[in-house]
Amino acid sequence: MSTAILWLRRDLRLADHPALSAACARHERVLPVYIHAPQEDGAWAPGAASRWWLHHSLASLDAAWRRLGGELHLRRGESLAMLLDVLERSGATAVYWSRLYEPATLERDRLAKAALRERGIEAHSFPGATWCEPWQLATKQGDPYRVFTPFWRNLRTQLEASVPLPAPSTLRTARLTGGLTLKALALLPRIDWDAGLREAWRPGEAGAHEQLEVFTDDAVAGYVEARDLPARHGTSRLSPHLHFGEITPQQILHALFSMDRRRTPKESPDREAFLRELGWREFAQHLLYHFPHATEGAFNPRFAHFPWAPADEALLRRWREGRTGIPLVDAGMRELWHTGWMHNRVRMVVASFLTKNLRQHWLEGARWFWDTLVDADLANNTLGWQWVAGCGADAAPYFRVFNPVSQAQKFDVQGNYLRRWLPELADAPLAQLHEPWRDAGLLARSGYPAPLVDLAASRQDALAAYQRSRAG
DNA sequence: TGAAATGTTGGGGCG
DNA sequence: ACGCCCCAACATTTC
Repeated sequence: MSTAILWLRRDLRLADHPALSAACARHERVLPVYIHAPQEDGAWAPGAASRWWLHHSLASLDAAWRRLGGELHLRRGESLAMLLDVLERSGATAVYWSRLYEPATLERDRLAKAALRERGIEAHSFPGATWCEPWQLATKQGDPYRVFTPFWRNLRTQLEASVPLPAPSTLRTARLTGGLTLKALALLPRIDWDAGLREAWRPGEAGAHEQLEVFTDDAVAGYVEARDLPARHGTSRLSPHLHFGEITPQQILHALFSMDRRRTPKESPDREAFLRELGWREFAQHLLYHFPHATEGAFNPRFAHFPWAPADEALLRRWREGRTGIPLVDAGMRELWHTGWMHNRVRMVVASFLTKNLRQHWLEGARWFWDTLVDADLANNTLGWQWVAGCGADAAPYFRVFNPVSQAQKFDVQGNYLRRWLPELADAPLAQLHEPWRDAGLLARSGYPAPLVDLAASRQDALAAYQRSRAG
């Protein structure tokens, strides 16, 4: 009877899981093991919101394995040492896993694979939840892509809406005593701040597919228009599910092409626009793989000595807490704090405000997002912040400064998003809602803060700093 | 996946 | 009928 360990990390699903399917096909029994090893993630150990999600996603996967007669074997500590201990105690002869592509993880897994094989243990890694692995695409010159559009043109032509792997039907699961309980991993917050998260999300594979169904039923049609409106659920909201590997891009692609033809004709701009967003996720993985220093330093060398303002804790605190006095910024930051998520357009606006109007370093923002987003993903977070800050590959030019007032007027015309997240302004008339500082009485009555900075003047300051850095 | 400043055009009011 | 001005709408440039 040969047993294989399935070393789970961020592939918390049963379906479309090449490592699991291979382990089932080649071995009689599979023992699922999760090892909590945040110390192996370097400077980017999972944040609080991410750990919350992880707890519930593990609970969901454990329930699924229990229905198959097994359970997740949980550990905490050094990954390789734990694997060796589990191997010894279970008599397993092989380890299977799905690849992750962050720099620190790749290195850890490379060492683990070598160490296992050295001991005569089979070690097999399989593609992660991605359309293409980050090293697969290259320009005609053989270089990594640095610009999204050519990357996407290449990738898009390779996509086929083929049927994803089913969950294995003959899964025999091994059990091993002596693991930790989920509670002992201590992933949940010690104080009860996660009510908003519980309300907004259903982590786990079943929740992921439910969300996909909601999206294909309601939101794909009209996506191009509706995705920009933060008051509406016009986006897929699949990002945390994708991050934890509860669902794969291939499953999504297949679902989108299996939809009712009347509602999504063969050539659907809505569907293509959404696939393009998944393309950005692939592009982020590609960039981080080829340029691993990007998590800490500007991608664009021109920004190596950019004059960011010194970190200002008072400013940062007001930004984090959603008390900048700029309605769209504050609404976004409060949505983030409450739900662990923020609408993407608003992410761009709050990031532009932090890096341009406040001229704080993008890493300050990236770290806060890292701690508070349920979909915090190193590749996406790095690319997104550097894109907005203007120092990234294929970035928005530095002088592209979002005006949070005109963005709100354009994308939250009725002010529904602002009112939802800014209860002190909920009764303000629309005319004052977008620029509450125009009415001193409103500020006094509502307790809503005066703006931290003047938008026009701080924009000018940012542009001037940019000019100086170009000259220097 | 920008915004503001500047330039151009054309319709309409008016003398 | 004509030139002139105003200004909104749109286009282009600049940061």
